[in-house]
Amino acid sequence: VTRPTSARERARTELTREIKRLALDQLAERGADLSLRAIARELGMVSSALYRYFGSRDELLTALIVDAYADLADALGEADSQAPPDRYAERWLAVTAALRGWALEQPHRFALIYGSPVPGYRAPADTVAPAERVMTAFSGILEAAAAAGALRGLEKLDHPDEPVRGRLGEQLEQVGGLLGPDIPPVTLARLVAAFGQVVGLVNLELAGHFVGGFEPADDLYRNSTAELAATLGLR
Amino acid sequence: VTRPTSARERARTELTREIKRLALDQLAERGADLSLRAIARELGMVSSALYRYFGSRDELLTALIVDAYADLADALGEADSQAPPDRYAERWLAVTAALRGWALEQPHRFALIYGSPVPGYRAPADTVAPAERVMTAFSGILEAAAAAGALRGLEKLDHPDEPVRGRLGEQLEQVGGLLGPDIPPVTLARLVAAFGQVVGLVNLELAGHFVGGFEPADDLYRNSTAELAATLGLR
DNA sequence: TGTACATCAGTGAACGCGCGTTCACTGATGTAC
DNA sequence: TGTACATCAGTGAACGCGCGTTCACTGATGTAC
Repeated sequence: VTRPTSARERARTELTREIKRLALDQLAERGADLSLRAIARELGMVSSALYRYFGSRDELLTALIVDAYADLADALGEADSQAPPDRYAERWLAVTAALRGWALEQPHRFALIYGSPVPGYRAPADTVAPAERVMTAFSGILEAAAAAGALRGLEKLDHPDEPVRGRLGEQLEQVGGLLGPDIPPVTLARLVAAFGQVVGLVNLELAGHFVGGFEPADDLYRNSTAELAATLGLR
Repeated sequence: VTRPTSARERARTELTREIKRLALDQLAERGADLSLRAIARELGMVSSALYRYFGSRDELLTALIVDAYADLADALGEADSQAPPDRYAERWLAVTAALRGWALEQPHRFALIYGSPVPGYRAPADTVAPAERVMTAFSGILEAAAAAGALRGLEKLDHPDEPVRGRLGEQLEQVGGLLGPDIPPVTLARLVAAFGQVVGLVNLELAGHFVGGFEPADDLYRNSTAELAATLGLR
């Protein structure tokens, strides 16, 4: 049942997109402080008109964040699909490289989701699911490898499949249920740490902490993510 | 030669301190947007009076950043000195734990130095040296261990002391000159990655990315940093 | 196909705020003789 | 110890901006009969 879209409806989705586009342009230029009035100005509209499209400034920000997660997740999935499915280390390198590539291309969007929160803004629950899709792009590789019995190095551990003890163990079990039931808890903990490293290195680079040291940071990043693949037992 | 400090001089350093204190309070409450007028209001002064103490808003921000680096570096050094000098892994755990502890206590200050840059603010060169002191708190442990021949696991590498090849090798050599001439390049690269992980995990935690998953993140962090110590060859 | 009514996009004015920075000034504190 | 002058902290007004959000409204588009 395809309802015929009215001109009004088309105009609405069009303008909604346009507003978000201009909002992103603004983030790119002015940093985290988003101005509804400036967007309206650029649209040649009066500022109050924006309230037909977004209930408030925060609602617009939330939309941008949700889009950013989705876009990034798409980019990661796309990169993943370029590598042979059973070459897990290659997939890992492809996905981590895609993350950095996406971040360097649109640093403001990356900062929006993995930088410090925008002052005065609290992310609502709507952002949780999209954020998870990004994590899944990484955990999916491990889950596939684990299911195929292709995780290396576990034999060195005393009890690779035994649950980690204590509170961390419970947390890992719960998170594992979402991200990958077949991933051994020890590996899952390493995955979270690896994700922290990947995001951390990109954030440091974007914030200019490598200026004068590792610039460009291509090789450092490549080297680090390769070591992470080994740590995770990917091959 | 101790020049007698005049009342004026004392009042000046006192007020300078007070301004910075209020600025930090504000960062804690309002996030990254620092308002000179609000500070002046709280001091019961007229806003233009602040210009006797800081040439501009950015100058005040720079002072806060420099202080934050120095404070953090002090806290790390303090934690380091609590552990026996030749128990390198313990020192590493103490210093990484101190970093997280400091960050959780004053998240706004941590965000100031390791979060996304404040909109419209570009850090001047004055912040480089203080930032290096933080890095040194970590590299110092490795340098000590390397100098004492106590780095483990290098024997597994084909050529542990051979310089890394290519651009990364050059970068590592240069950075190594500053951070620790005795640290093998391979280990130095791992140190930078480890630092990225530590800062990355703390940033994720502060931004609320672990809510519903790893909360509290104490055990996750402890586990991750312990694995990093092993990766770095510390014992 | 035509009319009556409902929906809704966009206007324009207003409310009640905020900000950083400059500049001429007053009056207190410090210094040199 | 006392006076003349220089320094400098803080004032108050102004410049020239900015912002998010509400509200009564006009007029175009869409819908039901």
